[in-house]
Parts: sequence; structure tokens; C-alpha cells
Amino acid sequence: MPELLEVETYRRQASAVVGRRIVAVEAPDAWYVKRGDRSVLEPALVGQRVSGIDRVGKLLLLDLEDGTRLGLRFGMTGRLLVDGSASIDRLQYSSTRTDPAWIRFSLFFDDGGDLRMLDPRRLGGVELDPDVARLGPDALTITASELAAALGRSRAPLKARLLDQSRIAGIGNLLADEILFAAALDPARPASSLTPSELGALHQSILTTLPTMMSTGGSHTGPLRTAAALGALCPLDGTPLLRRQIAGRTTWSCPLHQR
DNA sequence: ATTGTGGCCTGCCCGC
DNA sequence: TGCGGGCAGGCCACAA
Repeated sequence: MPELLEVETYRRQASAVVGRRIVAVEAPDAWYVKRGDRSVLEPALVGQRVSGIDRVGKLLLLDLEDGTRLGLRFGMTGRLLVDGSASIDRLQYSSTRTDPAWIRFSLFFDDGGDLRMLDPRRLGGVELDPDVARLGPDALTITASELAAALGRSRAPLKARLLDQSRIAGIGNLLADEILFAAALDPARPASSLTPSELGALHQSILTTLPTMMSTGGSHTGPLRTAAALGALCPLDGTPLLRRQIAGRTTWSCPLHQR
């Protein structure tokens, strides 16, 4: 999916619908509605005003005036359209086209506007009152002690823990690689093997990498990803980058400075 | 309990 | 130009 950065962009964009009243719901793809279908969504949503927009990790939340929350998950290829326009018109590994057949879910508002989800691969979905407690602290604001707790005494690869949404919410495959690259840590290191200073470096890396990449344009704009695409040499020391599968995901790292 | 694997879906790109 | 294979930013159920 879009990772945390893209969903944060969606959140800002979706704030435009706060205060509007929902007058209709379109859910043409039953698969896309989790834990229910349109017959459950429609009575829960129609007639209600959107009171706020929230985000936890990669989950976007529309708060309604009666306390109901609608969760939007974007999977790997989901995009958001508000009033017909997109804040992100290009997603890595998704299409740049806007095929109407890919509209999986729409809300229509009393002012004539709408909010739509476009998702070619259908890996996202919408869910009424999703269980937010299953998510760990949001990566954008995680504290050092929360990070230490998230890694715990696990022998699993460091990267696997960073990707575990129940431990830390929001980090996807590309962000995990960039964070570990900037922290000079080997993604395959056991999560519990970090020294206090390495843990501090990892925390700093999360808190600086995310805002930096947010400002440069998203999860695919990091130095590591860029270098991997260009010739697979480490931008810091010129060493050929390593490409491996870790936690089941393609993983890029520098074998020299990431230890 | 923790950790790893496979599957879900579909579009796109590359090489033949 | 057409086609098959491989790839993909996520998430969940399942098994060891």
C-alpha cells in the first residue's frame, strides 16, 4: 500500500470532507467491504455528518457524529479521490490510469462532493469500526521506550519487527529499508540484539526519515530506493547493495555500513 | 506465543 | 504485436 506517508497525505486531503453530511454510499464490490456489506454500511453512514478524520499507521479513519468510525485501508495500490481529484496521482507499482472500474467504494455528500477509493488490485478495503487497538503506536510519533518495547526480546529479524503493524503502525517495506539504511543497521539483525546506542540511532532514524521522505514526495523517494533503481551502489560508500528476502519481502541494504 | 509461509487479487513490465 | 513469467509499497489465516 501506500505506507504511512501516503496515508498521511490522504488524511490531510480527506479533511476537506469534515462537516459534510453523507447522503449516499456506493459499494459495488462486496469483497471490498470487510465484516459486512453495503446493507450494513448504508444505514450506518447515510444521514451522518463527518466529524473528523484520523489516521493510525496505514489506517485512515472517518469519524461520524454518532461515534461510528469508518476505516479505510488502501492495500498496496489504493488511492483516494476527494471531489474528483487525487492528492497522489502516482503510486509505485500501481497504475497511473484512473479506470472507473477500479472505484471500489464511494461516499457522496450533501454539498455535491464525494470521496472515492480507487484500487486496481483490490487489496484494500473498508470496515465499520475497525479494531484500532490491534495496532501499535504510530511510527510518526513513537517514543524511544515504545520502540524498545516493540522490539522486545524477539529473535526475529529487526526488519520483521518494524513491519509488524501490531508492534509499530505505519512502516511498510520501503520505509523499513530506508530507516535501517539511515540507522546503519543490518535488517537481518535479531531485533533484541541492539545496543542502547543502536536503539537510539534507530529511534532517531525513524523520527527523521519519515518527515524527510514526506517532504520529498513519499515512500519511494528515499536515497536507498533511488540508488537501488539506478545501479545498486550504496550512495554513502559505493559498495554494491545487497538484495535479499527478509520477512518475506524484497530487502535492499548496504553490506558495508549496515551492521 | 512467536515466527515463517502462502495466498489473496490484479496490473504492468520485461524478454522472447 | 502477443504472450508468459515474474514482480509488486499489505494483510490475514494458518502451521510449526
